[in-house]
Amino acid sequence: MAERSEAENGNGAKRSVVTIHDVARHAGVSSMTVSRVINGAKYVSKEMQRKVTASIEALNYSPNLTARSLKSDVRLGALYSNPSSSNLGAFLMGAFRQSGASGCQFLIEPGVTEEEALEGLERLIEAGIGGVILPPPLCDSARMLEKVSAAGVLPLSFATAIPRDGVAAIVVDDYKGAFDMTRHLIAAGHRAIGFIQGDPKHSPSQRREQGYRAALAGAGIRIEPEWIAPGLFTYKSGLDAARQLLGISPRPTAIFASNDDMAAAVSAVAQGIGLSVPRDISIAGFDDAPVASTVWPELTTIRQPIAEMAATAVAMLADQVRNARSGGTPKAPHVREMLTLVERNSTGPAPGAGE
Amino acid sequence: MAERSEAENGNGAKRSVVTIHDVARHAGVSSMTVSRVINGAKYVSKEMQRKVTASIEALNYSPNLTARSLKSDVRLGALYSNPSSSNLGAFLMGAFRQSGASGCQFLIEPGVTEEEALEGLERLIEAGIGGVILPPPLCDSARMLEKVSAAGVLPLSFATAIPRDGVAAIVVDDYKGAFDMTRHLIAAGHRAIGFIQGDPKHSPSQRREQGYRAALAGAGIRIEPEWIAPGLFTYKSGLDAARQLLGISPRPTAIFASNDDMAAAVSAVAQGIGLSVPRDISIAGFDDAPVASTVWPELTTIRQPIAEMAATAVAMLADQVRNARSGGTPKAPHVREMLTLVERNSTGPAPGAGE
DNA sequence: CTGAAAGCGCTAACAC
DNA sequence: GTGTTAGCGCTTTCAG
Repeated sequence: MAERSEAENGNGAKRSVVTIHDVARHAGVSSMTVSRVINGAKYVSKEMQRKVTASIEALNYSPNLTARSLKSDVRLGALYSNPSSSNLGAFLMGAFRQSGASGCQFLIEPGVTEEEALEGLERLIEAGIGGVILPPPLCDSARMLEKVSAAGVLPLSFATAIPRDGVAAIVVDDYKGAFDMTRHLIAAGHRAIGFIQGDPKHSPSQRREQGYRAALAGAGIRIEPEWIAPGLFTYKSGLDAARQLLGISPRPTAIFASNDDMAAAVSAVAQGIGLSVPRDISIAGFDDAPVASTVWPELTTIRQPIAEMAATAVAMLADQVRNARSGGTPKAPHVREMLTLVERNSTGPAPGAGE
Repeated sequence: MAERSEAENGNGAKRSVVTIHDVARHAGVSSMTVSRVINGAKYVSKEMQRKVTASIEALNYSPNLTARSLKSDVRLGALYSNPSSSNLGAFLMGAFRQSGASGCQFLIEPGVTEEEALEGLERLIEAGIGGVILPPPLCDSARMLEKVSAAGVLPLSFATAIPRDGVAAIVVDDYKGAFDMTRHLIAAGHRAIGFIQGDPKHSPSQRREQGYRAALAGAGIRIEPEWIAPGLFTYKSGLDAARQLLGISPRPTAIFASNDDMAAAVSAVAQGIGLSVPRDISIAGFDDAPVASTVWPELTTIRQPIAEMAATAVAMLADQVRNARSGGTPKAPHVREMLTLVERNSTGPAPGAGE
């Protein structure tokens, strides 16, 4: 055969991907050395490291994640309660990317009702998963947790507000997020701040309300009972809550909704009755879901780094499963992710508060 | 440890997954036979087939997709122009699931601007992809297509309205979708139907407008120029268009927006000026994005089966890459996906049209 | 029609 | 520090 820059098999088919062996040959070392450089890079001489790195650059090598995962064969699953949720994109993005890096397979099953989620879990268990990611409200369901542990599968609570001992969790400080947002509103001169509760079945709901209450209390502001409206995290429930809150007199100068869907509804209702946002009324949401930057004006909200959280969840669970398989002591760490306030155009100074 | 039903290795670590060999042993055949049964099932005796199937059932075997893909080592990429898009979730769901089934790796790079998309493409090429999925407007960009083919990567146009010869494509009949929706509105008694255009840079935009125009023409209705408002697929642009369209007198009894984000904006504006949807005005969208079932009333829209389309795209591209590698003649099929009208609560009979 | 052997790309485990 | 060996679960030859 003649010379060629790419490897080629007998069929004449191009094998366009560079393997670890190609790099090894190019660098004049064994593939094992290359492997070591790619990974820990412990116990490798500076010299080797340099050579190998150069060859990787030269050949434009990138490891085959599939082959890597074949070794450990860890399968992880996730149940997603709200398949049409706008968070799903970010969640999948983070989870899948990390599953490559962590060398494991990642499966997902939708399921809007608990019944469907249970069926999805069934399928995941049959597929041989070693761990499963449970977002709210699934992560707070006793039935769910029970079934998971009965199957010998490691659970991970995703974005729960009430982590449990013995269950790994990605924890988010809903309390602090709501507290910060409320303080932000107070700092802008708002005193009468309405609040729309989240779905009581989701653990973050209560924590968000507590944060709101604490911030107001801390500022010495007494909360009028009528400032609090019930909600279910849906746009529709936000509509109802908005009508209630905007009917109060004197009207609150700001409304803080427990999520963005409801905040968007408030914005629609407010503008519907001729109010200018944020000049007449400020509106804040929670989550930084896509809708927050879709509606106009764009919503000031608390950003949950869903993609990063999903990536962390996958990495943690993969470690846990490997650890458990090699007989290690089970640890179930709780990792806390930071929430950040992102200010957009739906909030501003309170009317008459001076600039 | 107490009793356990699962296999276990010397370390005491559970190997929870059943392999093809376990099945083979259980059925008293070679693993090759099992493999054949799982796949084509060609050249296998009925007898074997039965035995193997039974064992698979009994052991609850499911093949390890990772191992399967290791053989062919096909890497596919996708560029996603709108990472915060609500379609992303469905897209990823479909693509990733199929990538497992098709035995290939799937990588995705975000990129809102063409510049960023080009960088993402660069990374994908470096990662050694054999094919790439391009949604609009990327699939209609000459620069993009040029760079892709220069790298020897097979492109696939996703949901384009103007497929090209020699480039595989998932085609969607935007014309027919818009035509059907317009007919639907006409059938409900509407005569004055406003239309909001999509982003002119996206190929589906023109086709949707053509479908709208054709349906009206077919019903012998003359389109008033003022019924057509420009839009950019964004909520904000929908707001502007809605104000324009709702200011016309006599006011259209229905407004058909080129996507759901804009339709949602129309709904907000309409309700804002005291109109009841759909009693006073009907509103229709396109895409069936999550927002369509988020807002209230929920939007009548044209559903694009994004997840299925993504799955088809991955399957097709994987085949293409394998085919090309084994020196096959390149075919670039165009697959047409069906659009369906989903009627929800934002449309109804035209006012005064009788029930 | 069925099975045995080889190997996909990578990395533990063990030499040297 | 570095290389060798073996093997992850599956499928593609190639013999029978």
